[in-house]
Amino acid sequence: MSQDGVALETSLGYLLKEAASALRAAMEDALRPLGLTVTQYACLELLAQCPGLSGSELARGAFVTRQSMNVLLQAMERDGYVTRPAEAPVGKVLPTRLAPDGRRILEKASAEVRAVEVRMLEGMTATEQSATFAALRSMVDSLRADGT
Amino acid sequence: MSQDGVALETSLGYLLKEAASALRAAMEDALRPLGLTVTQYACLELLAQCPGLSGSELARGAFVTRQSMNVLLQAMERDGYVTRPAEAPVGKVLPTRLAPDGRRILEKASAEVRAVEVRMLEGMTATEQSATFAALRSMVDSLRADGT
DNA sequence: TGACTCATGTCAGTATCCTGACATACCGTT
DNA sequence: AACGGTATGTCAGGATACTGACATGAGTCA
Repeated sequence: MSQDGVALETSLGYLLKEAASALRAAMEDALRPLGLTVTQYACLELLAQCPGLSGSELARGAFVTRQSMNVLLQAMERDGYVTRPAEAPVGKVLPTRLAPDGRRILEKASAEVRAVEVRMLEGMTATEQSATFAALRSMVDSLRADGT
Repeated sequence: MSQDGVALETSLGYLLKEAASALRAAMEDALRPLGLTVTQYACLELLAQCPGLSGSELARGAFVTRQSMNVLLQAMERDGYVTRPAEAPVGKVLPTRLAPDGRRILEKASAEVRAVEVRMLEGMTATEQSATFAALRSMVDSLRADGT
């Protein structure tokens, strides 16, 4: 191993990617025993908080395209985790809801993920956490400003 | 659109993913005119700072597998951006270095990416930036502690 | 020296996600 | 009522990254 990180690690962007990568890996490890991917978990969590979300809304919330979310929803419907009406009650929107099995597995998954997040925040004071929260939100807003 | 973000957006993990997603999208937009992907840019930047890195080391630095980095390096070698010896001078490690064309395009790419990062940090004081830096590093360290 | 462990490069197969495209349904204005 | 703009769900194709596996070379230790 040569010397790693001379100037790149001084970049907030690089560190942001590193943190997100580490968090994703930790979540994958935590969710693997349950047979869930991170995207599937995000989808279930979104549905628990906002029942009846459309596929496109779920896609935006999970940061994937609506096409990817569509195949994911079909699989989760087949597995009995979510339910969608066969036909759209209004327009083309197919409102998705948690099935009992989905609610059950989400409960376990949520506990695992919460443990990961707690571990991630250990050593940070509440003040530091809220400061980081504000900083990240500021970054998101600034980046979205022009990128549309 | 139903109501979005009730509790999920209060999660630092979710916000971290959102920020990383926004940053990646902004970087993709900035690098697309140059015909570079974010991973390719990361690879070039790593090589500029640490010439002679092996494929595996580059993979770790860019947060991809060494297999993915390998195909990426083959393409970049074909495009004349990097050079690798035909045979390993020692062991199996193939030290990679920037070619003149790679150094040239990296110069342009680096300017674009720097502009994105500047935009991302607008509205944050230097104190807030370094506090966020410390917080992200703390998260990475905590997550890596057990995940091995 | 020989056995063991680890890291690297590479090949093959698979999975995941994305881009492009189309038809349909709502909403606004004219 | 008719139109254009927007949003949704879906299909097809391709790009990208990953997992699994193998052989090779270096380092360690008995």
